[in-house]
Amino acid sequence: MAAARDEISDAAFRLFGIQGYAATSVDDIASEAGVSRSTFFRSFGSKEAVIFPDHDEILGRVEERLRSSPADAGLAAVTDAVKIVLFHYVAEGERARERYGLTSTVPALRERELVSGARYQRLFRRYLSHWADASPEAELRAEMTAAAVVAAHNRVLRRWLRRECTDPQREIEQALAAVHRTFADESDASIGMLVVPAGVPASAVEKAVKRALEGIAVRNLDQ
Amino acid sequence: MAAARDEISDAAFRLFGIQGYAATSVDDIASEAGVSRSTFFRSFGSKEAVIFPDHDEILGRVEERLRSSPADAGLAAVTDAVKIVLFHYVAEGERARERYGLTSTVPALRERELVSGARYQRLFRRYLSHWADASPEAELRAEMTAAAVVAAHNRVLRRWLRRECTDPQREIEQALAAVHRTFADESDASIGMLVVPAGVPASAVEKAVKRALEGIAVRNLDQ
DNA sequence: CAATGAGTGAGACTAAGTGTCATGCGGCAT
DNA sequence: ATGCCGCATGACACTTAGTCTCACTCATTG
Repeated sequence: MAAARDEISDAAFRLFGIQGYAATSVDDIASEAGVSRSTFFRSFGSKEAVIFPDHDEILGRVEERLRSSPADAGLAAVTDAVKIVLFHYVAEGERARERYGLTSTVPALRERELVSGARYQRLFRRYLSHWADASPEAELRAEMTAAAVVAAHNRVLRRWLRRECTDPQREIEQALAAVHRTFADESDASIGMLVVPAGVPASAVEKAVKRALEGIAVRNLDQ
Repeated sequence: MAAARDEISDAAFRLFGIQGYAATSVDDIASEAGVSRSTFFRSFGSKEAVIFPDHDEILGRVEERLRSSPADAGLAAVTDAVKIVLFHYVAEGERARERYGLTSTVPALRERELVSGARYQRLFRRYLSHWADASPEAELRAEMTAAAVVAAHNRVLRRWLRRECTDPQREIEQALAAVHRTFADESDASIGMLVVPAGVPASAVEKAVKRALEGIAVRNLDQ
């Protein structure tokens, strides 16, 4: 049952909040949750893992999302997939903030979180370099892009965790728009859509540009 | 004495090479090196740390390099500093490749390496966002840039470790040039530069757009 | 010569993580 | 109902990383 897992995880957070991470042993957690030490280690492989109970599930969902993305997706699929992660944490609410309190305090947990982030980045890199041609430049670009997407996610998430951000939806869109702006190739939207053949009437170009500019202006003003 | 450290580290690599990482206990290493378990843990804080004997020293050198960089350095200082890291590993030669063999085999060591990389990235991010203004966009940009620099380094290093690359000097220059191209200062802007207040004459907008579009067209043709 | 202090070794101790074995409980076919 | 089977759990032993304390040695210094 997943109920046992939740029970254990809750007990762990409870004790960590009171006694701190280091001062809480696995035995403490197990007895607080009313299970045996064996069950603890069967549910979570380690003491650290109890802090990130559904990381594997999210990773799976992200992977699934990338796998099922339309054939012309490219960077858009990745920026889309990373929102799954962000919104999962946002939906967790206070629990995510408790976790943040722990990860910013306990080095071992901070490192563990870092490793989780790297798993996503690796996923993104592979996906992107699968889309691109196999040239070394394209692979470096894929690696940089993946890193940028994760960086954007991390930034917004951290701001939200610190309550520096009230509208994570809007902020992640902005941040990912910045990623798109610096990494989108020609097949991606934004500027690519402004390319016009010579001979198109200036008035048509002007209208299209105004529409695009308005969108940007609105965003700037909002912020 | 640093000699004791080297002795221990050598012994560890020797045993890891023969028995593997997991099958080699700290006691094994200590007795192979002819020291006591106590001395081992005094020299290296943990079993994992014996694989990365001079990481702290490199981190210190990188930090020093950034601190002493000229006032107008910005991204250049960072791309310059990251070469210290790359060339250190290249200078290590076969020892670095042994380490790579371990880090690609043993998950715990892979994670440890990841954490090391994150330390550099954090250093770079702080340095870059110190240079930039304090706007959220600038900070996100700093984070992305730092990630890209580290990604470039990782890519070249990995290629060198796998003997896929004979001239790391040239490859790192190329990779960092790519970073510069996508993250170099103000000149980026593309669509950002097109933002105009309401009331600007259409003809002016049209001219600006045409210039922008020409630039894009050139890029498309080049590529 | 005596005192200090740094580096080392010995050994006890805690706690994480692994593996094994027995037990109990619910479903299922005969 | 009975016996069987699969599965989750609990109990327990064991290894090993990492911490801590104490005693010893040896070189320096007053």
